[in-house]
Amino acid sequence: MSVTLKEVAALAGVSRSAVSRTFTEGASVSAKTRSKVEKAAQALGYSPNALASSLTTGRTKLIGLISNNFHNPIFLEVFDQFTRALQERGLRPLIVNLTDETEPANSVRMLRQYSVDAAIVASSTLPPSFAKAFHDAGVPVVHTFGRSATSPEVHVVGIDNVECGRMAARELLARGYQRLGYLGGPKDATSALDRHRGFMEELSNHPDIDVTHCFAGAYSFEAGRAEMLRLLEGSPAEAYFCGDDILSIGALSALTDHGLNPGKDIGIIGLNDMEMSRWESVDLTTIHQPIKQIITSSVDLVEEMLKEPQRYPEARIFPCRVIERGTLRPRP
Amino acid sequence: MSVTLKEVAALAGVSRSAVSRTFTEGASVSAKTRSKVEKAAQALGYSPNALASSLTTGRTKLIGLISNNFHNPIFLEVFDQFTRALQERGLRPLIVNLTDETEPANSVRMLRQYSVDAAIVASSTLPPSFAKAFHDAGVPVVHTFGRSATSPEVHVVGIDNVECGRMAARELLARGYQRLGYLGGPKDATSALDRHRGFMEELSNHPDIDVTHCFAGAYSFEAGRAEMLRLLEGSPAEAYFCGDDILSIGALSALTDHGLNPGKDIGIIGLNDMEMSRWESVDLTTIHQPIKQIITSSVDLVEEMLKEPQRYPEARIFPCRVIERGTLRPRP
DNA sequence: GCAACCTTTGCAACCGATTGCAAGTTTCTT
DNA sequence: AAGAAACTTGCAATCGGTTGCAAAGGTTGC
Repeated sequence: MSVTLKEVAALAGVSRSAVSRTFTEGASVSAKTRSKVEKAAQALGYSPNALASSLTTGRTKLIGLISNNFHNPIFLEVFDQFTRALQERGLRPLIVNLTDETEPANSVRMLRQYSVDAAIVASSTLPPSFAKAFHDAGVPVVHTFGRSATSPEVHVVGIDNVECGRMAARELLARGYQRLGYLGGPKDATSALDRHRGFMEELSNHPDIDVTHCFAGAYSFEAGRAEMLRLLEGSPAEAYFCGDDILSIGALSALTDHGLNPGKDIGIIGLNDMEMSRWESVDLTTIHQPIKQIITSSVDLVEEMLKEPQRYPEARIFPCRVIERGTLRPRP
Repeated sequence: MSVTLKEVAALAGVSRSAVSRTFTEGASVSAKTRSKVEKAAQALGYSPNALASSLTTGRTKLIGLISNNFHNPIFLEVFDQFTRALQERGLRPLIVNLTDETEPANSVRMLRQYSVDAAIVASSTLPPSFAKAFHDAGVPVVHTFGRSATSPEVHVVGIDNVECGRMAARELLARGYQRLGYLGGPKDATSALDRHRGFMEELSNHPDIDVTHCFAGAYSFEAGRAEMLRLLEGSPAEAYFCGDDILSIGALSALTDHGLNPGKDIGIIGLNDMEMSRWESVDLTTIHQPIKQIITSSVDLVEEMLKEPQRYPEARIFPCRVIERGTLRPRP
C-alpha cells in the first residue's frame, strides 16, 4: 500500500533514523546521505506519515474548527478565510458542524480523540462556557467572534458587541429617528444579548425616544423576514437595528413585500458588512466587522498557543465602523 | 497530559489488551473485566487515541473534502450537508481549500500524509483528471458535482450538465423567446462547457433561433453582474441561460440597474435552486439541482468504498427539473 | 469426575515514525 | 602528527494503541 520509512531506508542503504532525519527540519544529516535518501524517496514516492510521527512528537497540526452557523452566508467568507489562513501556516482544519448541539462534551471528546493541537470555536452565539470546556480538557482554544469579557477565561478574538449596540443607537439618533427598534438574533445568543444591551444603554440617556425590541429565531434570512412581517402587522418603529446583515436582508424583503421603501419609509441598519450587503439590490447600511483581521489574528493566536500552551488568556477586540449605504435616511 | 491505555490498565488491574478490547466493537471481553475497565476509564477521563489506533488498523476515519468554490453561497449549503452527513457516520472531514490551485499534486500529498481513508472532490469546475490523481495515488475518491461521463474513471455523483443545457434551451423555446444567450461560468470549468454544449445542441435543431454565448470569469455575483453589464452595452438577447444561480443573481442586479425588468424585458433562467433564489427579492426561475440527494449519495458511496476500495467506478446522475418563478415570461 | 470445548486473558510483536545516546568519522587546532 | 572538537550515524527504546497466539479458566455432556 503506502511506502514507509523502512523501505526507503532499505533502498538507500541507510538506517531508518537517517531517513527520518532527512525529513525533519534542522536534524543532523550529511549532504551525501541526504541525497541518497532523497533519491530513494523520490523513486518510491515516499512521503512521511504525519499521524505516525505525531505519536512521538505530540503534534498533529490538526486544528478543530467548530461552528454552528451554517445558514448565514457570512460563514462562507469565514470558512474561506479560516481554511486558507490555517493551511498557509501548515495547519489542517478538522471541521465540527454543531448545528443543533449546544453541549461541548461531544466535540471535546471527538477532538481529543483526534489529538488536535488546538481548537477554534467560531461562533457569536455560543456562550464562553462552551470554549471553556475545551480549555478545561487541556485543548488550547480560541473563541472567535466570542463574547468580549473584561476578564476572559479563554482567548477571545472579535468585536465589542455592546459597543456596536451603542454605535447603532447613536447612528439612528443622529439621523433623527424618534421611534427605534432592535430586531435581534436568537435570544440565547451572546451577541444578540450584548448588542441589545448596548443599544438600550445608549438610549437610556434619551428618555424622549421610544424604543422596542424583539428577537428572531435564528441569524437567518427566513427568521429576519418572519419577524419583520410580524412587526408590520402592528405599528412598527421608524428604524431598526437588526442583529446582523442576513437578518437585515430578510427584514428588507418583508418591507418591500409590504410596498415599503427601505431607507425612506423604514430605516434598517445591519452588522457585519458581508459581501452581499454591497450588492446594488441590497445596498444595506451596516456596521462593518473586520472579519479578515479577526480571523488572521485568531490564527496567529493559535500559532502562539502551539508554542506556549499555557499562555495567559487575552481578548483581542477590533473596532467597527458604520458603512453608509441606502437603508437609512441621510443625516440632517 | 493525556490519559493512556496503560494507565487505565494499571488502575483496573488488567492488561493493556483487555482495555483495548473493551473499546473495540466485537472483541472478546467478559462482563466483569469490561465493567472494571469502564470504571477505571471513567475515573481517569480516558478516551482512546484515534490516530494511534489508526496505525495498526489502517483506518483513520478522516475524509479529505476538497473544494475551490468559496465564493458561491450554494457552497455553504454544500458544506453544511457534507459535514453533517460525514459526522453522522462517524467520519471526520479534513478540509482542503483549493482557491487558486488547479494542480492536484499538493492536495494528494497532503491528504496522503494524513492517511485519509478517502477523498471527496466537491467541485463542478475541476476536470476529471483532478479526481483521477487521487485514485492513482491509491486514495479512494468520489467526484461530487463532477463531469458525468459515459465511462468514468472515478466515482462521479452529480447531474448531467449537458442535459441541463438542453433543458434550459427547451424551456426558453417553449416560452417563445427568439434570441437566446448563454452566460456561462468560467470557460475552463467542465460544468460551464457541458451546459454550453447541451444548450447549443438543442438549438441546432432550430436554425431560425438566434443564439450567442459568453463566459463569466467565475461562478460569482460580481462576475455575473460584470458580464451582464458588458452585454447590455451591445444588443442583448431576449433571454439568457445563466451558468448558475449566483451568476444569475449578479446578472439580475445588472438588469435592474439598467432599469430593465427581469422576466418582462429580459428573461433569465439559472441552475441550482439555492435557498437565496427563493427569496422574494430574487424570485429566480431556475433548474433545481438535488443537492441534498447528491451529497447523501456521495457519502454513501464513500462508505461503500471504505469496505471495498477497488470498487468498480460508477456515475450516479440525478435528474433536474425547472422551478418556475418570476424571471421568465409565462408559457403561451 | 473427566474429557472436550468454548471463552477470556496476557504476552509480545507490530503499526510508522522520532530521538537520546554512544560509537564512529571528519575537521580543526596547535 | 596527535589530540580535541564537531559532526554523522545506527541502535534501541518509545509514542498509544491492536492483534495473533497460546495458556488459563469456565462450561457442558456423559
